[in-house]
Amino acid sequence: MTKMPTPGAPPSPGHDGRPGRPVGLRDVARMAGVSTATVSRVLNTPERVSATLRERVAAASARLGWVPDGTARALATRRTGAVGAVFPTLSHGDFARAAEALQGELRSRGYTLLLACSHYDLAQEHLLVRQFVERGVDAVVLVGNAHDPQTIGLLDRLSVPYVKTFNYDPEWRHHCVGPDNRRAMHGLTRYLLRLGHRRFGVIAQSAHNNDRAAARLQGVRDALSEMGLSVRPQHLVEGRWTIAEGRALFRKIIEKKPWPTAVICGNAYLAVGAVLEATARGIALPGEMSIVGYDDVEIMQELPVPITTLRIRSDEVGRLAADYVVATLAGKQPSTELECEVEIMERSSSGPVPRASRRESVPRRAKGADAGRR
Amino acid sequence: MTKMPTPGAPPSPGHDGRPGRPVGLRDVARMAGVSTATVSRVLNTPERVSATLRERVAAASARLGWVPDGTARALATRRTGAVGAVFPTLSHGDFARAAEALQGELRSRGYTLLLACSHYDLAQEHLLVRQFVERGVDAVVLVGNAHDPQTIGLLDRLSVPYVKTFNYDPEWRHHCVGPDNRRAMHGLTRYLLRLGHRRFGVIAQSAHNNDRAAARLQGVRDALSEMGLSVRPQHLVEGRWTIAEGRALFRKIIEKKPWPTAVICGNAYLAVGAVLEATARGIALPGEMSIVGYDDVEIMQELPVPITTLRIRSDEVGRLAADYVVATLAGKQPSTELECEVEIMERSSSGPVPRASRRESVPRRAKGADAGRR
DNA sequence: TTGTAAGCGTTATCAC
DNA sequence: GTGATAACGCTTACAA
Repeated sequence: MTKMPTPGAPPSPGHDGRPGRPVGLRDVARMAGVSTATVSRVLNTPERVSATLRERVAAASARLGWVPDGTARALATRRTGAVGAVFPTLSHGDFARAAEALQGELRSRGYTLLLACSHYDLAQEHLLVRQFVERGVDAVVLVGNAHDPQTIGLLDRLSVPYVKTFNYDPEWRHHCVGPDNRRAMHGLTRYLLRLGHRRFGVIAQSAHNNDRAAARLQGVRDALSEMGLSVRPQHLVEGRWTIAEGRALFRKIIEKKPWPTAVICGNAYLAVGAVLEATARGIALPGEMSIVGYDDVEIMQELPVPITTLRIRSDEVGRLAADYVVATLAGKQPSTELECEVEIMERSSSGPVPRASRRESVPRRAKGADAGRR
Repeated sequence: MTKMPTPGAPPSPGHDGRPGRPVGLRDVARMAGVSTATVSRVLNTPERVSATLRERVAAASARLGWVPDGTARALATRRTGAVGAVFPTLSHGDFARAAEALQGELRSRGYTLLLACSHYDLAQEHLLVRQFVERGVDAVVLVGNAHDPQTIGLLDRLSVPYVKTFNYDPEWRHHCVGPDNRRAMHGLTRYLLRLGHRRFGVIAQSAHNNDRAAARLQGVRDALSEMGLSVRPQHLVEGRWTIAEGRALFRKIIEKKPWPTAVICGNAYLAVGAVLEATARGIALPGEMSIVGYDDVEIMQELPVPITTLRIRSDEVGRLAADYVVATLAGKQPSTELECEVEIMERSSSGPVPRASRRESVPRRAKGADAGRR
């Protein structure tokens, strides 16, 4: 129960080892021969305290090893300097990176991060946010745009600033930061269309309580329908986000011919699984088929067939989120950059549509400059 | 500055939208026609309140949408219900999983997690711990056994319970939870010795401020020296923990012959890199060489040559850590299971020493039942 | 510049 | 079982 160094030592000794109450601001004040207000000022507005007293206080504080009590300060100032964030999970590399960057940025601005995972459960998320609010967080960071109305209601009612991340939506503006999932996938799909692909497969991440996944799928659909195309039902499969799942779903897609000439995966792990399964089956990439993913993880560029994918700077998302809430708390305008750049990392897993498929895969003449056979 | 729904709404309206102060316990008490003490009791010790009042209070509370103020409660009770954790990073899969599990377990016990990353910097870690302590965390979770003495001193002086994780050391006992890195690597090395390997390469993770990495290396060394063996200097390389780094370091090891017959990697990503580089160079695994890693990540079992490695249940580490601090806070004895099981996942990247190396690689007759040539 | 004293919103110790 | 009321440790007008 007690810890190592001072085996029998009860609660909190002062610097002299006396068992008395923990040292507080009053003790420092007494020792420095000043009022409590002055000690407080030394901490918060040192410039308003004479150098002499400032030093006396600092000395006393150091000598007593005083650690200011944040809860008392929070009660008095009505702000905790804490920000709560709810992520779906941390097992997903991009969320982990974003969380790390968020924490780093918050800390450099004097804030502390409270972190929790909702496991893609909005009810759970609501509970967590509520818990955060009770703990007095100054702001909240959420992932995605889909939330329990009560959650948003609570935040609004209590005037707790919040920001939605990882799914920038032009409609919402100044309330969310991150990549525009739909637009990103739209671009990736157009890239494949430019390569001549017309028959697409999609290994989507389950859109259950995941508006980012839904937006990505929508991006694919939009790009295709602009060309009068769509994904055949048997070529649209969906699952979670493991490599194993990517393999299994890819198998499902190639169950019977004709195969799609391009397979778009909803996230990095699904893409890795798909590529691994394809190469294991001797399917030539990109000779016979193209496979692309969303989000970039290191393994994708190290595999025998490096995978074309969208690079999202998730650490940037974390930083932007921190910037947003901190600015809001300071009453300032957040940085105008709320949307994150995404970049197509073109690698060997994608290429021009296979010769054999050229003719048969163009159902109707498509409009647009880049639609023809080149 | 204000948020969406009620554009011009100042701070905190009651349920009626009046701009007044946020609703507090007193308001609930007044509306329910009871004393503040009773409202508090309904929250904390409902069984000591008559059903009638309990319901009246609950009703009033709900009607006013009261959210208890945690900071005030913390000040009064002298406990925040928060636990601070400092991880080196979250980009490493195992830390991310541990953090997630830690948070989940803490939450189920009513605690909230404050999370921060030290980036393998002990000074930084100290600052973070200090910040946590000021914020009034009830306990702290640290990674590894190596820390700034001041950090531990601070925790001890303020009687803040803490646990060290990810490097169980029998010496420390009841103060750390996790796998025994040294012993785990010792076991893995012995496994390779049993397969007949005598010439080893090591791609170690940098041991700078990383006692886990150091312990792992020590485990290898111990196992070898028990057989009168050691790692040749040119076969011992060290770096961070990316796949690219694993590739580069592997290249260094095979710069000139004779090659080691077995290469032990200090973590999962280094192992993935080594295996990828080896196969890219046409080195047959395990025909010509064996490669093993520490820690198991999904990609390891999905690669064309699945990688033998040690499986550490990092989520278990997180859970154990939560269990430890919560039990300590409750004045109980923590679960007796502080050490985490590790398991050798034997896969295709390792096997018996190549025939060609059998003779030359046994420098002196080794002792032990499993040392001979089978 | 410095000090006095009134909160901040709970909990906890008493009596009743 | 219920109600006054004094803490809890700090900040912050307001005075001096």
